[in-house]
Amino acid sequence: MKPSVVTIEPNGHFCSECAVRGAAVCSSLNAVELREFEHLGRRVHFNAGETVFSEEEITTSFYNVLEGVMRLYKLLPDGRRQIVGFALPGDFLGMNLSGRHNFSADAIGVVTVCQFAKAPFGRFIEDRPQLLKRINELAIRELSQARDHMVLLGRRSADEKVATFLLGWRERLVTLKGLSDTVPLPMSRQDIADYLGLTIETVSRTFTKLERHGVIEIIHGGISLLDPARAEAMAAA
Amino acid sequence: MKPSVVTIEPNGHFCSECAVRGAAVCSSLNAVELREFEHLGRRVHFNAGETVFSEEEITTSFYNVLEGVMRLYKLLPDGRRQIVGFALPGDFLGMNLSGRHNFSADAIGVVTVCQFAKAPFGRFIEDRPQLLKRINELAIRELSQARDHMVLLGRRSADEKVATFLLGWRERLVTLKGLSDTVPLPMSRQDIADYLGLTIETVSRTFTKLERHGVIEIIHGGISLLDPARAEAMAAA
DNA sequence: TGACGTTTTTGATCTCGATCAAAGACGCCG
DNA sequence: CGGCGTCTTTGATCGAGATCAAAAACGTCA
Repeated sequence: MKPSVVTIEPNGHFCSECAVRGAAVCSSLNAVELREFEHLGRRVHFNAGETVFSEEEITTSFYNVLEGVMRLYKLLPDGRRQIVGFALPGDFLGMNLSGRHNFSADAIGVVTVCQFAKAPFGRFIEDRPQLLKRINELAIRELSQARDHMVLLGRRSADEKVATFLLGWRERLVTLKGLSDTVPLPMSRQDIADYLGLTIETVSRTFTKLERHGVIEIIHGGISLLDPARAEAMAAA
Repeated sequence: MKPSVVTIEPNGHFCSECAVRGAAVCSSLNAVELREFEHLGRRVHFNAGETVFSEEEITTSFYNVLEGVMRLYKLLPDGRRQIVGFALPGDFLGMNLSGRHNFSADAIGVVTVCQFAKAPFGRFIEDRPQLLKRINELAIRELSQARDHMVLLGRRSADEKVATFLLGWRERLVTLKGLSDTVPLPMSRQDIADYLGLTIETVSRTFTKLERHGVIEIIHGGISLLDPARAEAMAAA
């Protein structure tokens, strides 16, 4: 939303001790390659609400999310918004044809990314097919998620959408931080609504309904999943 | 829908004279590679309604569509269906992680595909990074289309959905067969509904409405686009 | 602490698209 | 040509979720 007033760290970081070392694109590189790779990326910080890149911008960089959460979205000319995904640490952004991102990305809360200039990154990939293969894997996984989300948007009820979202979000955090029934929700109700193809009121009402039925408890900055089994049942239809 | 009673042509086809030579994955191969590639694929025919592969099946093949139209879809346990796309000649199917297709594919009308066994195809790619790069390009293009479709499913009205679909479908046929205001629609109204996240009745009513307003004419097996500008305006909102 | 802007929740009402129902239109085969 | 199954269109009604409106909760900063 605000103009990007970013902080670029001069340097002094090492891929080998990077938090997302195992999960990200770089997992396909060996120790020697990693040393070289190190010089390509810069750590960049964004504050809450800042835009990392936007839809019609020419792509000049790729991004690897290191910490924080981002919302990825597209806008219609009249302002309607569809959030196409949330990015978490380890996610890789910026792949595109046509030289333009085809979605925008905002920081939700504080975000750190590892930014790569397009050209040198492209050259680095050139003779490292296993890195390309890794990127391909990530693209295919995203494609699969995108198709799942189409089913949700096109064919599921509001209750199913919300239950599916909560379980899916929890699942992502599980692989990131380990299992917990406390599910932080850093994004706003409006973000959730725009992700699920609903209005903010419907999301809010559905949360309250889930709480009344003892499925969740609404806590500060998130929810607590009291009855995962019932949530699962609601999500499956 | 029916069990796959397919016809496999013994052989006698050449990539170099293939109809989709320019558009498909194989566009990244030179003449020498193409000769080798030829031995990997088999032409396989499917009749209307036959299933080429389905969702939970282990992937054993990749497919290159040569002629005809396919519907790609996912089913919910209770039978609700979301069509995630239509495949046309030149489209490449079968990329996946986890070893399973994550959607099903039926022939709409008669279909011919070029089928590749997974293992030899994988080996062939191994030392041809430009083929991998081409596959990556296709995946990224699909991802972009998937995100556009999410916007449609989550944030557009029935009128907008139908208008957007007609224009988008026409656009795809343009790149395949050249420009024409006559737009064949080989898929059923139910297919269109399941693609747009609507019911068959709403699709039918919207078609009639567009016809009443002089935007289209409903003809046998398709529509005729009488007023592209107005259709465009409806699609953009 | 309290005033103010923002976000979330709750309530009342409306509407678009779904559902239910039936009539046409079309294709296929005897 | 006529009978039958399937697909499409049209009509009548319903309801999930949107919209409009206001209250409540929360965060921030003087």
